[in-house]
Amino acid sequence: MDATAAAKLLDHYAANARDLPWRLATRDPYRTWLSEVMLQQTTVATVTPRFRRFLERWPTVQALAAAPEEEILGEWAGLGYYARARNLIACARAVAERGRFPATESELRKLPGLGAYTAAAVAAIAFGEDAVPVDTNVERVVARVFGLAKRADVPAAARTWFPAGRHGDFAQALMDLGASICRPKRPACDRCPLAADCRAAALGTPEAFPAPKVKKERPHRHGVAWWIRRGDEVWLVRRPAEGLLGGMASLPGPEWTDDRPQVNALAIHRHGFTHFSLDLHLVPQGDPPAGEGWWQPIADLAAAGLPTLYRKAAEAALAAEREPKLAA
DNA sequence: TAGGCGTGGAC
DNA sequence: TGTCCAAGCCT
Repeated sequence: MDATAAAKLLDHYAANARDLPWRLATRDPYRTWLSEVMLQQTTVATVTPRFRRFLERWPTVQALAAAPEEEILGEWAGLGYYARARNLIACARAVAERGRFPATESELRKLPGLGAYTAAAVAAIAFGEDAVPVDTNVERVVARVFGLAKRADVPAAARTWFPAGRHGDFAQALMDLGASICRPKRPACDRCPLAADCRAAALGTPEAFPAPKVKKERPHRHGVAWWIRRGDEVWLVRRPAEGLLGGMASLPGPEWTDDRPQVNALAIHRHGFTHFSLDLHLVPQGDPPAGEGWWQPIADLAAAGLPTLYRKAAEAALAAEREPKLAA
């Protein structure tokens, strides 16, 4: 691939890039890092308001490092992949302790939550290093332009194509193109600045690159959540620090199972996780179980920092209490 | 290294 | 309704 194609892409990006809130923060390590962690497996539309809210509450990495863990997890609630939030806290505290973000890809890579992609992205975008971030967009665009079916062949090709001194801009240009034009399905090749340089477009089968991943079957599971009322309050607990929804506020309940529980549920809320689906059976109980927890005012349920599963389950329980006949 | 780990939007 | 997919990381 010649340098002309790269220049065309950079020009297209300069003229058409979306005005994302973190783009103004290029070369700011804190904002770049925060946005990149939030964007891991998460859409721009979902991240944008959360990014702004985090920056309002914690304008610097020092402020974030000094914040109580429960408050950060509460602001993260609904964003998913909660290990990211736990790593975010650990990373902020490590950076605050050492005074600043490390400035190289290899040192960034050692921080919690910074894998191969994010370390390269922060190094390239915030520090101007010639690192090569390969996310799913870069992988797809490079696979199509070079006509590579095998994903494992993409990073080497990408390294030959990124223009020296412009890696941060080029990575963002590739990601913007991947999100808007070089989409997984029905790519808009007629609007693509790289169409004349693209092997997959020349073959007429852009969607065949890269080869699709093999999909796995998603099992179905069941859970019981106890719905414990005291006047206008409900009993909440905090989940164990590790594992699914680790460290997050939740309704109390026993371990989930593969089989349907024999209970008389007030409501059943169905939820889809990445690797299984769940029926959560909401069962009224009289008294809180042994162990720590707190009474949360129903009116302030939104402030409890519940992950989406429990937020929607609580909404279903409240709706069932109002309209018992619809709960069947 | 393959599987665990959330959620919401597009189709 | 279900399926795919998104600026991945960790073990």
